Amino acid sequence: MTLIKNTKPTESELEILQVLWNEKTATVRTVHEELLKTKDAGYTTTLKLMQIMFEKGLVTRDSSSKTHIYQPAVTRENTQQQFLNKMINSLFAGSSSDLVLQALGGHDASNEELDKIQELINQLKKDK
Amino acid sequence: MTLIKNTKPTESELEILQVLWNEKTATVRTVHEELLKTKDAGYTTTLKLMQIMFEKGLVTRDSSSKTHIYQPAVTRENTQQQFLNKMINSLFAGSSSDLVLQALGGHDASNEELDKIQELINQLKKDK
DNA sequence: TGCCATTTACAAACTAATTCGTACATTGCC
DNA sequence: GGCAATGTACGAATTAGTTTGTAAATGGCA
Repeated sequence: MTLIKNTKPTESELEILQVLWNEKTATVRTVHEELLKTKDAGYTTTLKLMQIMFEKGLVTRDSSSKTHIYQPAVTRENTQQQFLNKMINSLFAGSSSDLVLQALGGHDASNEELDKIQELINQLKKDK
Repeated sequence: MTLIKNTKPTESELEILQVLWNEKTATVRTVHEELLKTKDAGYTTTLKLMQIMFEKGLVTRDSSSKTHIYQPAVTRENTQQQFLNKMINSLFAGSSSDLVLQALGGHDASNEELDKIQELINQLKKDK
């Protein structure tokens, strides 16, 4: 049984987690540089956020050298599921399939993607 | 072309919208009573929130009589899509099908629901 | 009409999240 | 050692969201 972190990341924290998930490991500077591509904020802002995330247990860090090296402490999948569940409850009256329908309908998906989904559905049906 | 409200409702505002979407029309008292079932808050809190939502344009209201009557000014579908898009971008690297896969995998869906989804997929494929 | 229930309006306190200035620590290099 | 560059820590200001107290307005009804 896996322990699931139930600390819900905030908006800004999610942006940072994105970077960490992609890079696996990163310094404040790396993260900050990456964030600058899409938003603008001061270096200390990013630093402070990452410090807060450390206190919350959203990331871990190696502080043995001057420049700390951060890692995500929560997985992308768990976090996705956490947000999905919240959204399903707060916006889709608890129906995950309503969410799926809306997501498929409102966005464009390639045939390949549709195939993957279909495959999963078949699998799920079989498992019943 | 439909005008889409891009005011993003907050957490509490979503709860109120839920009630309004279900009831089509409601007074502050109705909404408040409904909210009491799942959380507890004072009457004026609900009132204040609905006033703010009015200012933001999230709801409209008929104030011709003493007791104002509120209506949602945004649709459930638009709001769902808005949140879905944000989530797809911020948490699924832009891939809607990743979201769908995660949603289907992490939650339980009935056969009936799975059928509905499959049907939509077939439809989407046909349309290509 | 005058009173009571209910409702709205408004101001302000409080909490959470974000942002930034400044001071202190560490490292590399002359 | 001393200086410059880069990093961390910390405190505090700012902003957004939520909550509540209080006063004023409204409408029904004895």
